[in-house]
Order: sequence, then C-alpha cells, then structure tokens
Amino acid sequence: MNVSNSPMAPAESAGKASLSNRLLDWYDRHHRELPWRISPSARAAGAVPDPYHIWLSEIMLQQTTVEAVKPYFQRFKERWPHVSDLAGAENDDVMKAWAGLGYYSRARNLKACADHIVAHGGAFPDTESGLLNLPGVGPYTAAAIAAIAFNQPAAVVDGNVERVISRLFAVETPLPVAKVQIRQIVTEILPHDRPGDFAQAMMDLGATICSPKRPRCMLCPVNEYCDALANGDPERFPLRPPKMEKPSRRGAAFVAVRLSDGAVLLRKRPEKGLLGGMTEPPTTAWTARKDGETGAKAAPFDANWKFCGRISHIFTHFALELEVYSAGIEGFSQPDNYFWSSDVMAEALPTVMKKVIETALPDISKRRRFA
DNA sequence: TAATCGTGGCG
DNA sequence: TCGCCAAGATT
Repeated sequence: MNVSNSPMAPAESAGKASLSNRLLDWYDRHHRELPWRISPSARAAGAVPDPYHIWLSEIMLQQTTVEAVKPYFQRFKERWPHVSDLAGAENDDVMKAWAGLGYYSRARNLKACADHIVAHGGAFPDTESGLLNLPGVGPYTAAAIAAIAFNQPAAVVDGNVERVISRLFAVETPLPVAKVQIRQIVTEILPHDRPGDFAQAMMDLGATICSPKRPRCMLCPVNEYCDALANGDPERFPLRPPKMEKPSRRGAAFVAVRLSDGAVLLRKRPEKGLLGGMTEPPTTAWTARKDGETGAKAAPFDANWKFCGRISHIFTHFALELEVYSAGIEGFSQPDNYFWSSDVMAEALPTVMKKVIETALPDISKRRRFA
C-alpha cells in the first residue's frame, strides 16, 4: 500500500497527486459548511477557529448526527458565548439546555470542563496530551480539537475515518481491534501542512461519499486508491463483531397533577447512570420480567390513578415499555429529590420522559380545567 | 476488555 | 417495521 504523504515521494514526482492531496483538493471544492467550522479558504487566509466552538461542537457530535447538533450548538453559543459564560452557568440550566440530545454525562462533563478551563486561566490546552486530561475529552476529541482548532498533526479517528481507511486499505481486522492499525495509517498519510482541513476532509468524505450503505464510489476523489473498491465490495468494510440482542424492560410512570394550580410532580434522577442528573415523573423500577410490577397498584402513593396509555422507547442496550398513569392530588409530603413544576416541558426532561408527559397531557389539562 | 450510556434518521 | 449507526468517553 502506498501510504506516503510527502509531495516529493518518488511515486508522485511523475505528476500523480497523493491520496491526501486528492482529498484536500476535493475538500476545497466540496466541503460542508457547518456553524462551528471555518472554510478552508478562510483558514488559508490566516483565520483561526474559536477553540471554544470546536470543543463545544465536538462534545455534542459524539455519537450524534450533525443535524441533531446544529440547533443545540446555536442555542448554547448564543446563551453562553464564551467558555467563561458556561463556567458561570448553573448546572441545572446546562442540563435543561442539553435535554433531548442524549448521553447526558456529556453535559455534566461539559460543565466540569468549562469550570476547569476557567480555573486554569481560561484558555484551552493546544496539545493533544493536554486536551486529553479534560473531562469528557477522549482520544478522538483530543485529536480533533488539536487538529481542527490548533492545526496540529494529530491522527483524528472517528467512525467516518474508520470506515474510509478500512475501505481504502481493505482492513480485514474487525473493529475495535483494527483501530490501532487505522490510527497508524492515518498518522502516515496526514499532511503536516493542513492537518485541520485533512481531518475535516476525511469526515466529510465519510459523511457524504463513503457512507455506511451504498457508498457513492463513482464520485469519490480517491476511488483509484481504494483497495475495497478494487476488490469489488466496499460496503463490507469496516468489519464489526456480531451484535447482542436487545433485552426489553417494562414499568409504569405516574404523572401527578396538583389540583390547585396544575403543577406536576417531578423528581431528579441520581447524578450517575442512565439519564443521570435528569428529571422525570416518578416511575417504578424497570424490570426485565414480562409480568413486571406495573399497574396502578405499583404507584409510589395512593391516588385515583387513571391509565392514560403506554409508551415505548429504545435505549442503546435495552428497549423500554412504560404504562402511563395520571391523577389529580392536593399535596404530597415529598422526599428531598421531588419537586412541583409549573412549566414541565422546560425542565431537564429526557425524550423518553417527554413521551410520558405527552401521553398524560390531555389528562393534565382536563384536571386543570376542572380544578 | 467489555459494558454502559440516548436519540433520531434512514434504507 | 426494524436494524443500523452517528465527529466516543468512562469505568
């Protein structure tokens, strides 16, 4: 395989552009325009990205699609324009703003990282190893910030790069073992004059051309370098281990409405674990048993519980079915982590709990009217 | 190393 | 409809 990156490599002196140069030429013409990105022409003219924007976008983009991130990025950027603003924010406000984006430990770490940055002078580290020490910043994100924000020759390997490289070089080793080999290849081909653009070019190629299903190889700027295409089945890469079947759990959720003012009883989940630090109406435990503890008799306290419907929700490693009940009550001697909310949908509700509330919503407004 | 941790879109 | 999987990190 030809993994040389120098423009002066013998094989290229005959006028044939290197893989990296082909990719960068394509990127110059076909790059995506994204809210957190500076264009290659702007970078060439001397512009530099805002490390805060790059960091914020990279955290949001972890296992999350560009389209899902865009509105969240804009809201965070407007509300907390600088890392110092984020450090000065309330934890709960950050969790509320993150609600719906998923993987909520990212939001906790985001705030912790902002606090850390501000406590250490207010500037992001500009090296991969320095960035790696920040909360919520792992190998990928450290390399991405180093390359994109500080234009350092870091090997940026995300899911796109794994797919692109495993196809170009027909890597037969399954992930995640292949990651070491892939990172080595990237290190060898990355152009030291444009590491930031190269990283983004690889990801744009993976997102728009070298897609997981039905890659558009005829449009690929580096298709003549692609071993997988030459072998006839690029879609076979990257190889992955077989997946486990998803278990299912079930339980019940209870939406209690205060008759006097229509406020809804909520509680805060523990800081760690599933949906950590987020808000929810009280629920039973989510059991694996098919005859799980559901039904109104499993409620946290006695009330005139009325069945409203059921919702289903798919998490990463299990499927959940919840029966939804509602009741109007006058009061509740609540434990510490319970509170009444008069603006439920503005709370830090994960999507699954928004589904619960929406299922009970007709009932909520009904109770409010007749209160 | 392997499990845990959300959500939405797409084929 | 349903499995796949997206700019992964943490423990």
